[in-house]
Amino acid sequence: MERCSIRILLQQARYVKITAMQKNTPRREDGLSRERIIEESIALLDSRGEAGLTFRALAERLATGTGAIYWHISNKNDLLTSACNEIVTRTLKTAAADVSPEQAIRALALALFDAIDARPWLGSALTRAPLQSPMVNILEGLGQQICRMRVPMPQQFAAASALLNYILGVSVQNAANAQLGRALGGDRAAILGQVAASWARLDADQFPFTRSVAEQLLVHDDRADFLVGIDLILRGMFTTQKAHV
Amino acid sequence: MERCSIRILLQQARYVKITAMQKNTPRREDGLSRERIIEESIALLDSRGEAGLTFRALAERLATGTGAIYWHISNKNDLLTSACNEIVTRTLKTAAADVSPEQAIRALALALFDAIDARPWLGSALTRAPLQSPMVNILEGLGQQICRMRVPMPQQFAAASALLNYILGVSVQNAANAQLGRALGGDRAAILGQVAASWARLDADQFPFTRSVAEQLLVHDDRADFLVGIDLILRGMFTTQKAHV
DNA sequence: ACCTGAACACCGTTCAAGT
DNA sequence: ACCTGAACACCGTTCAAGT
Repeated sequence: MERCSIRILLQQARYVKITAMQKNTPRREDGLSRERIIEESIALLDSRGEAGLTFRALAERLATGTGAIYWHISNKNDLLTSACNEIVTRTLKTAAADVSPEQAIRALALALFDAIDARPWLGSALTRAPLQSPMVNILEGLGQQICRMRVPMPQQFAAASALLNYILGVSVQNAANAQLGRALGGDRAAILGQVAASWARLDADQFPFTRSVAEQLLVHDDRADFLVGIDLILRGMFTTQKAHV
Repeated sequence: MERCSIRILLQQARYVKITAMQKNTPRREDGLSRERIIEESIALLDSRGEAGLTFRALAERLATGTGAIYWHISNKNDLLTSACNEIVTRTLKTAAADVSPEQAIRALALALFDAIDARPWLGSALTRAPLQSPMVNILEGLGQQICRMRVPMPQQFAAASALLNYILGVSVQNAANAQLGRALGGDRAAILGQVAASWARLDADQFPFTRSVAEQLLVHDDRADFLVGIDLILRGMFTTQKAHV
């Protein structure tokens, strides 16, 4: 269903600041296609971020008019979801391995974590496309491993969606943090240091916990903590499940 | 720090479709204030959704010009984060109770789940404001309960952020689903039915798991599954934690 | 069938000018 | 000090007109 031969050409962002009236963009000879559009969208998202994906910028890169894109893609949401699905599909393919189900789930989770970390736009695209193809692909990947575990059938769906939601939630949050760091100066350690310092300065009566863990923020490894959470959920699956409240 | 006496007047969306040149909006007598702006922003977000929060719409509601808002608020992101923080603070206040730490965490988690479900804009606002005041407030609420449990000090931060991320991740996802339903027709059951049907129609070789859980999607209770996940994490906290991989 | 690009109806943000 | 609202530089989307 998805072509795997697509190569993304991560081009350097062009320096050219085109003034309003300039329109010497050359016409391209080969026709447009959904694939080419999505490919170029990914390149644009990677190089200029989520705000950089614009029908005008995309049209320029593809050397056509903005209207042409609408012949192949229904709207911007479609564009974003398709780009997202393309990356998710590739990522899942990478993580496939014939190890124990727990190991496979960890590998899959980490692959997604890293993919979302590398492309912050992936996270919000996933969140904005609930129950659609990207999500279904991830659910399937997780579910196949859950089937190999001792999870009883009636709880398989809950287990899979708990994992799915945890993975997406943590990864998106982590990516947002990383993006914040990039936006503010680039030095991740310096940003964390500032945040930790501001936490330590919080009101002692109102924020005792946050103050006390300020240092842990500095030494804490996002990826490691992410895996700890995965293991918590995996371990919990083996315990008898009964409803509380 | 936050005023708790603010009352949100959920006004009916006005029918008035003001044409471009019409400008008979009356001036208001009492001065603007950050509080009034945030209050009105929340009302706008609640009644018209995330896309409905616009400086022009807000100015109209406040009976001023768009520029006036910038005297009290630095930009749209500030506006959204402040509105978010206001709701989070109120929600946490509601969930406070003197029960066991596990019960308190469940209550807090459910309160947030319901708040985000009721206001889908909350989720994306939270995701977009990492490490800022709304998040810190939640972290503190969770952390105080974690301190009361047997979680050893060096793992407190990881436990709190695992919970935080799970809660936000699942709630945001659930809210996105609910919003999808509202956008498509309003009948949640009908939407889920359609999705389940499309899952059952998936390729048997490529999507064995998703096909097999299609029916579970129909009978599954989002809130209950959410709590199961919380319990998985809580239960996991009591087990010895050792790093895998 | 596919592409073009001007036009439309919006945005957030700024800023000279007012009180 | 605080407010006004036109102006600027953008958006996504549509659609008559071209090939």
